[in-house]
Amino acid sequence: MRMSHLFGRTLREAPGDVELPSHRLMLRAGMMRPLGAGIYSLLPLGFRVVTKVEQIIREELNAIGGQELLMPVVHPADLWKESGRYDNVGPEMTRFKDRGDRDMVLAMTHEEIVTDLARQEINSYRQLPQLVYHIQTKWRDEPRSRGGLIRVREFTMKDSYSLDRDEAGLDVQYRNHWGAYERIFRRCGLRFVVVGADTGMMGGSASHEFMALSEYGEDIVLLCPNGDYADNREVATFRREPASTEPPRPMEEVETPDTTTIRALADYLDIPLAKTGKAVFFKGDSGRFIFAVIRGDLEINETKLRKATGELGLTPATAEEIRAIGAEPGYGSPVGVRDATIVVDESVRDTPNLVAGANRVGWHLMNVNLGRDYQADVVADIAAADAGLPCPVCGAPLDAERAIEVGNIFKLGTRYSAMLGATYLDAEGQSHPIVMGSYGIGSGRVTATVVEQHHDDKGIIWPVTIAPYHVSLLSLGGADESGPVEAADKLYDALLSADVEVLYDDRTDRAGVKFNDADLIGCPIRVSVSARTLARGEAELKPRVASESTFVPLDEVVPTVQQMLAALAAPLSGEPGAE
RNA sequence: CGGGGUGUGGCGCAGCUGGCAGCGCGCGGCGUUUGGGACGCUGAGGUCGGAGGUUCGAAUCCUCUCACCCCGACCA
Repeated sequence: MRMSHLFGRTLREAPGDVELPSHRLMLRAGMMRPLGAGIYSLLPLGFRVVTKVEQIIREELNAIGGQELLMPVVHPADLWKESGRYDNVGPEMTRFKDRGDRDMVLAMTHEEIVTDLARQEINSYRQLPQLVYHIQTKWRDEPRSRGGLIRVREFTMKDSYSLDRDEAGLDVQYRNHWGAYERIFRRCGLRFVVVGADTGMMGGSASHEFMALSEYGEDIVLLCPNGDYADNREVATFRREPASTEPPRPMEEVETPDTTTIRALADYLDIPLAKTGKAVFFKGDSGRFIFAVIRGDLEINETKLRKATGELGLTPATAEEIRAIGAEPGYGSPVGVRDATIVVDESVRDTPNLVAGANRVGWHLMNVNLGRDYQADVVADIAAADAGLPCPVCGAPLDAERAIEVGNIFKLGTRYSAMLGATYLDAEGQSHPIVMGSYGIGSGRVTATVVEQHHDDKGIIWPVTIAPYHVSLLSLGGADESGPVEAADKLYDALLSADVEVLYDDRTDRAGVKFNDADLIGCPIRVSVSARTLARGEAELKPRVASESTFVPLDEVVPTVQQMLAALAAPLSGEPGAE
């Protein structure tokens, strides 16, 4: 590609309101442009990268038996009503009517469509297992998009769907995807961890997320330093201390002025946080008042609390709502409250004689004990894991890291096939629902995440596997010097003939402009020719990551570039430990 | 949805106590330059987000509205 004709140019300055490095650099490098909030066009350079990411995905999915197909981006709402998600999913799903007044939706995922196809195409156990996938547009009207391609409303996702006779078959496909995803992300040059995760709106029995570590990640993962454990914070647990055998002591009131926070209370009474009980109040979507109790040294995990209560959503309760059940904000405890669902964390069950609120301003209760002084509707793990808490496997202090979710895998089971009637007949003629899994990777998010992990102050540093071009070729010199242009033209043809992808900067700009743009765009190897190098019959070669150049005779440029590319590609083969 | 912020040429910004719409970069032309974002001359390019209002006069003041960004809530 000759840069003089490239559609989309580089920017010296990015729009002032962008925050993430990947967002800024991909805009400056002329790879994408915004159209609206969370909606982007990919320009030719960016599209080439995303296409390469998708091709890697395609190769690895095909290698585990995937068959590519294509499903629509507009769906009749009836299918979503059949699965129940038409009503369960909120406004992030866009609903509209066609000209015939039929309810339609924009695709945010394709479980319903695959299941509908399966019930038409699959009748017999002989046809299973199956693995289908597509790479298709998704629309999710998120309440808030942010960060360039990291979180968008319209995006392209590879979603694959496994169809099996039974759980054992699903296990195989789940493990196959796990391996394929590891190879995909390694080939893209991503550093990532795999963590256990919540199943969220997808439902199903198990889920893992592939998390690329990044300071701009929206998720927090908890990692055991010994590698014994890794989970998304939404579901992460930690090793609990054994229940205390301390005998219950009589409950008594104690005056505690100005102690509306647990910290202030512990300081005032000069006791550790772990000897206090903390009340946290929520209103559930069902209208119930959720009264959560946890030890003062721990925090509530709302995802766990939602699961423990069966509530789809929780919002913090107002002071009026808290007083209406007989509690007092800042001095709350479950002792004596009414009309509330009381959810107690295991820490409170296992720690006797806690200090808790007296439900009146300025007073607390000493020696509060579950079972004696109040009853729980639910006792469960509702505590948030955090850095420093002990690993549930080995007890070592956990690390907490920010991460970007670049892929995830779900065991759906029969949640969709049962509701939509996607069944097969076994060898005995018995009908069974197909056992399903679903697996997603956002190609644009992967691309942006690679930039987050691979850039410097000058620009992007693409892994060779997904770089828009392998080589930036620069002709340096004045318009009246024909030598560099002629030499560069020849090198351009020679490299193309050797199947090297070349972005040829044939513009008339000065050297500094070309160097800066080459660094910004981030192709792995830069080849320059100028009067200075030609005087020795040489070209200058410089890997994007290197600080020093090498000079090689013109007729050795092609083989040298090929060697350098091979060396850059070797660690990105997808094999474990290749990096 | 709550809180905060910003809308002025392609990009970055100034102008905002009302009085000719500006600067830098970029873009066209001419010339000089030519290895890390050159210089001179000369041009083109703007419904000042939109609507309504106040005023002799509005980018500037008032009202409404739209869009975008950030934090939070939310979220494969």
